[in-house]
Parts: sequence; C-alpha cells; structure tokens
Amino acid sequence: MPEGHTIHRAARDQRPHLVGRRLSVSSPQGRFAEGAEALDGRTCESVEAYGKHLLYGFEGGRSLHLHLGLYGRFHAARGPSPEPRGAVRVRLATLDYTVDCNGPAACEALDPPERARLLLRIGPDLLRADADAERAWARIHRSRTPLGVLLMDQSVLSGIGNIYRTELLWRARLHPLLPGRDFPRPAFDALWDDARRLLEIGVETGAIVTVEAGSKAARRPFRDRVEIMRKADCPRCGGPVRELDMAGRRAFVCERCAPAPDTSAPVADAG
DNA sequence: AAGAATGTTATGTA
DNA sequence: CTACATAACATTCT
Repeated sequence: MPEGHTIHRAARDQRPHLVGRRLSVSSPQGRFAEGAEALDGRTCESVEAYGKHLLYGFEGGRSLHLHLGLYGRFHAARGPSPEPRGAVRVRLATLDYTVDCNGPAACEALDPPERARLLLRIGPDLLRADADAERAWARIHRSRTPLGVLLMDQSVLSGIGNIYRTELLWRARLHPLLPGRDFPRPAFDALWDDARRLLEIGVETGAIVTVEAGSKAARRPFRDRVEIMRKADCPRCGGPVRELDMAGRRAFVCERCAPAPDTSAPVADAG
C-alpha cells in the first residue's frame, strides 16, 4: 500500500539496522530477483528513499533498487531467518534483522550511472528537506494537463499517489480537471505545504490519515481515515461525490466544493 | 470469487 | 511530436 510515506518510513526504520552491516541478499522462495542477488554478502552503506523508490547503496558503488508498485510490502523482523510471509521476492538480512520485500514491481541491481539516470527521472520529493518547489512549479504553471494528473506524475513531484492526490485536491477545494496553468501560485504553495504535512503524518503513523490526526477516526479502518476517497457524499457539504477517471485511476470530487473548471470557448493562442 | 486496488511503463491511436 | 487511452505486470483484499 505504497505512496511516498510508505517508502520513507521503510527507509527510516531499516537504515539503522542495515547501514554499515554486511547483508545477505537472497530470494528465499526462488522468485526471480533481476540480479539483486549479485549484491549478496556486500556491506550496505546507505538506505535512501526518493519518492516511491528505495535505494540501498552498497560498498563498491552498486545499488539495490526496489519499487513497491501497487501492492508491494515490507516485512521486518528480528533474527536472521524468520518464516517468509506471503510472496517474498527479496530478503535482506543481517545476523539479527531481516527485511522481506513482497511483490515489488522493481527489484534490481543498479550501476552508479543507472542509479543517476533513475534519480534524474524523479521529481522533487516532498518528504526530502531539500525538495525544490520551483522545479515542480515550473512544470505545472505552463501545463494544460489537469492538476489531478500532474500531482500523480512522479517526474513533476514525487511521493503522491491516488489517495493523497484525491484528498489534497478536496482539502484545497480544487477540481482535479483544473489545468495546471490555471493553478494560482499561492494555491500551489498552500498545496505543497499541505502535501508535506500529510505525508509526514503518513510516515509517523504508517498509514494514510487525512482526517484529523490523533482523532478516533484516524485509528479506524481505511475508509474512516480519509475524507472523500471512495465516498458517496462529501463530508464537508453533504453534496454528491463525482467519480472521475484520471491517469487510469479513480479520483473523487465534490463539485459543490470545487466547481468544475470552465471548458467552454477556449481562446485561440495569439502566437 | 470476481474485481478492484495506495503504481508504472510500454504500446497503440488520434 | 504530443497527448491521450489501454494493456500488461506484480499480489492482496474485499
């Protein structure tokens, strides 16, 4: 269940157990690991999250790249060889700690140039302190592409998935179909800050929580922790929620809170 | 038990 | 070339 918060939380949790240690890298159920096992026995030097990507740097310069895709997960446990749970693709282990990664969409060893190429494709990561908002804004403010699509484009900014996108737009009372170029700068700044806040809550709690943090609802099942995702009625105004297909995923909008942008009579470009 | 799902990329079409 | 939509892939949950 990965958006950026899942990956950053995993990096934060795993780092102290792995960095500076020699790791066994294996595929305990014999699943294809795309060269990851070549890193077996090397010392781990870094564990870093970039958007939804996790990179383990190894002595010698090569990295292990994991991407959880739609339903990948991590299982961490004390001890060197716990029973694998579910479909484990790769296992990273020291003598007293084991991380299993289940069902990732990417699990591969990268050379330094390949790693650099990957990082170039990833837009500013809201969960990294040095995230460059100007870079994201440069892509957004001149684009005709709808906000609902731009927010999920990992090369524009990284870490946001379908749920955060949907919730963020609802919170900001912005319609997902609003073209990026019609997005006012102050609204962008506010959304950027809100996104960081929500993602940080996600890292702390290990779950997507967009209702009031610390509330009772925040501890309940998924549908209670979000405001509008997969809801039929708007929790703010009671209006009906409309479903949109955006970038192949379902977005939810209250058009009473966020009126649809005017699509009529586009003015011809002068140039 | 079928279908949807917190994701991405490659390919097809206009 | 662009901007889309669609398919494909990995697995788990409802």
